[in-house]
Amino acid sequence: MRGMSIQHALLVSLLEKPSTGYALARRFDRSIGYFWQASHQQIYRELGRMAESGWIAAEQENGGKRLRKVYHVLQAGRDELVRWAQSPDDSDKGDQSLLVKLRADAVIGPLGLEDELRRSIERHQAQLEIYRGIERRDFSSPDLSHAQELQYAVLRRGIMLEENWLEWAQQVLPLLRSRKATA
Amino acid sequence: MRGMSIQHALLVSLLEKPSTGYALARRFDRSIGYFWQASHQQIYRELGRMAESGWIAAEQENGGKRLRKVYHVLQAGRDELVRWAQSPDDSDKGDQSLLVKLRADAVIGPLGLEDELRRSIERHQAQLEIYRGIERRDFSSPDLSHAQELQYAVLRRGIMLEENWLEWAQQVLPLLRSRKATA
DNA sequence: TCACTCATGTAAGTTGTTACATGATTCC
DNA sequence: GGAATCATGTAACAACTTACATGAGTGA
Repeated sequence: MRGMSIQHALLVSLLEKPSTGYALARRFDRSIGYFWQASHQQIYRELGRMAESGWIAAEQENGGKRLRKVYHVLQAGRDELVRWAQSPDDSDKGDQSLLVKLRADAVIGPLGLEDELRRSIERHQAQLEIYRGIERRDFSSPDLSHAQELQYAVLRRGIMLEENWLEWAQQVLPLLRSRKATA
Repeated sequence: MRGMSIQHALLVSLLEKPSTGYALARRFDRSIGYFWQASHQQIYRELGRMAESGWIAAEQENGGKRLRKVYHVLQAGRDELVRWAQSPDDSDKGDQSLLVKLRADAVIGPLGLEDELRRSIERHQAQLEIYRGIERRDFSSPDLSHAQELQYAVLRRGIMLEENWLEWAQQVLPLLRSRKATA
């Protein structure tokens, strides 16, 4: 029990709409899966495990003779999702978790994500500062060689990613402000 | 022989500077590893494999009694790096590969990356259009519920990432223009 | 001498990928 | 009747993570 992120992403997706494994695999290409990708094998496996854990259950429809399991989230699954969403993830995958948590907040109500977003902002500001330091040290000269320009372009990708995250996060902060968890 | 990306990232790093596995692991937090992360176990394993393949070799220094293997790239390793850099990767990890390829271009000369960057731009433009479609369909109303605003924020992350990549790519294009591979 | 960094590795367990395998339903 | 889509799964392999394990050199 460590990462668990795919399971939680699936829980959010199933809360939004009870579905078959197949539909989840399709849906994962869109909605929640702007950033997440999961193969159907992975999804079926995780679905099986979550059913064993009592987080979800399936109504097995045998329409005609075709087997079809429509999964939905049980109370234990909701509880687990809330627990996960409220335990901070400051790892390198924390940003992706945060996006899933935002969708979780949308579907099951205020989870008190403001603090985690603030910490994320601080981390990205710190990382940006590191990149800026490298930029000043290695690429502030007015005439760079071609090789240096290419290296600078790679660094600039890092800088732009950090700035872009910060810009987004600043937009999101007001949406979470003074919406601490009450449950 | 499929992904191979970590190996190639290590080749680039070793071309830039012959190093021990330990130093590479450190360095990976910075320079090439703005986007790449690799644990030291992973690095030692890949180093061992590349040495078996004859791509790299180590001078084993026994200064005093401390064992220390400084790896450097052999001709076969250079050849492999060029081959990889010139075979397009249009997968979901293609963007990261492209960044490594830029550094490869910086260290071993023109690799003809312009076409791959152009295809990358087209892919991101197409993806952006898909997101814009969802935006128009689901979030164009002037008054969104709080839940919808959160869902929109998640979508906006996707949109901003695509726009940001495109902005960066447009900056990089001139650096690659009319520098087709000659070797 | 004690803590920290440098340095390399093994082992176990978990995840993720690729290939294989099957069969019903729907639409042309 | 045939192709595409819906639908679920197994098996083998590859990759990655976490924990364990060791030991020399450096500086306070």
